[in-house]
Amino acid sequence: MNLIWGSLCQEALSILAENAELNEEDGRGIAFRRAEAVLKALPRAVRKLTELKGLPCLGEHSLRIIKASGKAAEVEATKQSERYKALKLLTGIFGVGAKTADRWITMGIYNLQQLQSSGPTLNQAQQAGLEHYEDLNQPVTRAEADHIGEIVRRVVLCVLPGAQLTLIGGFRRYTSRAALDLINIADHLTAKICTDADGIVDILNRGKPTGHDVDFLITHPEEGREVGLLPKVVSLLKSQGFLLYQKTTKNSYLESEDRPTQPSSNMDRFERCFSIFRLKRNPGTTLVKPDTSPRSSSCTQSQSERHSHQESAEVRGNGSESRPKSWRAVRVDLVVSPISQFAFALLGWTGSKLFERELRRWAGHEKAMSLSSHALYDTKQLPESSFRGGDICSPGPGVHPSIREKRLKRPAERPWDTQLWRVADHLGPAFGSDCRYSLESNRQIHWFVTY
DNA sequence: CGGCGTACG
DNA sequence: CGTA
DNA sequence: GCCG
Repeated sequence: MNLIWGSLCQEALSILAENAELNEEDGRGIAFRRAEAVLKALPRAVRKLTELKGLPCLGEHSLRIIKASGKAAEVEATKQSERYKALKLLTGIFGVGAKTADRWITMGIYNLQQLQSSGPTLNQAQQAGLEHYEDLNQPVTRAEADHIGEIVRRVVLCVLPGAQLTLIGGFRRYTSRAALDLINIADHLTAKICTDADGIVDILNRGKPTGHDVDFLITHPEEGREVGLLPKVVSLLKSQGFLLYQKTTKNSYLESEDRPTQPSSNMDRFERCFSIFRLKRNPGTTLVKPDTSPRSSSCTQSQSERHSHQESAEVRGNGSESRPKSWRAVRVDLVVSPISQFAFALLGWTGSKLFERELRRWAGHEKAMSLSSHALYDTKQLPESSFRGGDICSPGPGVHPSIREKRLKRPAERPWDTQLWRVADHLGPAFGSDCRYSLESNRQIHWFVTY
């Protein structure tokens, strides 16, 4: 099997995985994903099928696909199947998952025209997703990601001076040191699972040139300062015309009015925002420069070009020839994390779904721990007594769990978990300047001391 | 034959 | 239900 | 679909 064959086989397995996922057969889906990842992880081209003997996750079905050099009839049939095509098309709409797509197909909806004419009620996300269908299914370049990052950074710094904005997800390039420590985790994965080429190899060298969205992680070196940040950032971005859609809060305009503000008690706990960003096409010669003067801080600058509503760029009938839009829509995710959870968030937002799942599965099954983008818990320990619901614990040398009590999912019986070791303590230096907390604390690094 | 990640909006 |  |  030469390289060409190899990639053909990977594509074939990917089709089968995707088809399973679209049909809500998640188990089969992940099985095919693992098989695909095993092929991807092979260090060299395979010439004979016997060389695949002994590899994990390659069972009868997957081997059959590989034998056919990825040209198995099943794969071709799947690709041409009307149901597969429709599911892929409809779930390509932001806000539409396999369940909704399946329901629509049952109603006879197989394409966007049918969706628009026979109008089932669309929620706000789906409306926005449909409106920007074309743009959102277009790859995002690294340059576009950086440009968005500069815009977001301005607003974030405006709302909270000293805050840090980090590009995460597939675009992020991990340092070699980060790679080493991640491999410490991944080694166990390779030994035990050996599946996720995407995770074990590519994640560590990710830095992809393109992506389907842009993810940012926001934090502040002083624990707690990040609380309530997200609604303000979103509000400001929106007021400046950068957000075509956002899901964080419907209370959008609390910013400009100086009312006796609600003590930000309730509404500011949001930590994720899924948005659709309005990015001007040719960034122009005026590239964003960090504004050093405190006065005229660029907060007030908005997108120069107001929304000229001659847009409506979706499936328009032909005839109206319009000049190309001066902007495009991009999916942008904003994540806010307290500094004590920063490394968890980095690890949890690598952008590789399979890697995340395998890592967490391994943590649970092999280590009796539970890993999330907030913390790592021992599933056998009782929770710390000092929890207060809704609070975020301060990071102490006593290694307090940085998590809210209400987030603990506790099976009624089994005692469950205080956090043991904060991954931050182990990964911190690996992430270099990204993890100020660990650098400053300068503590001895013990990598999963219980191994 | 059961399990297949774990959260948030 | 959707998102990552 | 593959694994324990």
